[in-house]
Amino acid sequence: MAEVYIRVAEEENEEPMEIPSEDDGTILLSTVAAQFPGACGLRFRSPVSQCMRGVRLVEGILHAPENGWGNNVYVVNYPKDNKRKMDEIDASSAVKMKRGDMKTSDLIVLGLPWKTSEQDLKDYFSTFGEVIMVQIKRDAKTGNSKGFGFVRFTEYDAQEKVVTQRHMIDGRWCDCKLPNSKLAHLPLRSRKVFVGRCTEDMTTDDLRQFFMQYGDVTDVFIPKPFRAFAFVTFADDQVAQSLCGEDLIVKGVSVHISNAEPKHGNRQFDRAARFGNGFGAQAFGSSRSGLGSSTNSSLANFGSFSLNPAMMAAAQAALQSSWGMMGMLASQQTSTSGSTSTGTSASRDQSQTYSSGNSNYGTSSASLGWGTGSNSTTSGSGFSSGFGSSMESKSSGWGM
DNA sequence: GTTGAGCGTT
Repeated sequence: MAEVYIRVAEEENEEPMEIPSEDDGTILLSTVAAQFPGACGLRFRSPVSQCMRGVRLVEGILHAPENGWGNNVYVVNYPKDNKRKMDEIDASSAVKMKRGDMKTSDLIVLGLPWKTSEQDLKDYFSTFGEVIMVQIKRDAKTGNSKGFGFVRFTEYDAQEKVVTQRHMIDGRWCDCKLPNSKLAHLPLRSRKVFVGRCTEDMTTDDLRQFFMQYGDVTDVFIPKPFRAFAFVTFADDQVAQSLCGEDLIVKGVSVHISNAEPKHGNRQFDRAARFGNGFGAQAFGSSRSGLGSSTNSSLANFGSFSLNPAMMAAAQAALQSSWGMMGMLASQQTSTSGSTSTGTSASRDQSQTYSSGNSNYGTSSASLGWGTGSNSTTSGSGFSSGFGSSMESKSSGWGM
């Protein structure tokens, strides 16, 4: 492996610094410490589990995760303040080695055939590991399946496997993902781009193949029937953002890339509006450098506003939910798109019908996993870029 | 023909 640069930051949403690897692809802790004195390790957010993961460290050498360093932003670990006694730390970290980021959660299963039963679900998913819960959501009156359900595994490994692939269940392709309720607190940023001027012969595979050259693609969505546009979601928001504004040639056709706008009726944003979700938690809770000292923090650019958490949350919520505050930003320019992806799409090609004959769906999505919560902060001068990037990087959701 | 489906009654 040749020398590469990986992005490292003190906090998830701060400006990353590029750090060189060694020729063998490892990174020396000393290299990290040269830029971040006191550093004792690195962590990053797993694109799959959305949990923070530690980077393997052996004798001062940091080893790349399974699929390479990728475009993740790695966050510096510092020795913990000793609020606990060493033996307590040892005990709990020993437990965490096994369980820490490994707790399973309910997974939503989308696209189920109407006829699939709880038992069918359990039978299917048991091939991945021990299933401790299955549910199918049904209409209270009729008992008809709503076409989705939930599953939970005992082992995290099973969960991880399940969310990274599609599932053929009773003749239909289904997707398993972390449900929105589990994603509410995660950082949001635009990993998704809008691809305009698509032609009808462009398939999801075509688009995936094409966009792979820029970074890991976690989702491609093509509306059906044909509408001449598509959405492509990357694992890394920076990749997505870097393409915005470009005209790219796909299958000989010039397509236009722009920010994906938030989907209409996004409940998660309502939630953000009510609870100040995401923004407050991240902006005010976790920053090591803190408001005042953070030079790169997008918050610093809020100088002209009062730094009032409630206001910030409200502003963000307004932005997220409807772009209602775009006006106040109009003169500042654009950067932004509060979107995000949940990964997913494909098409529900077979329609299904209740025996009662009452419904069928045209399309559905299928998707592989999620984009990373990778990080980044656009540095920028002035209000708009600060505002835009902070909005983008702090909001929660799956949105789009 | 340039903005996408669906997220958990208790």
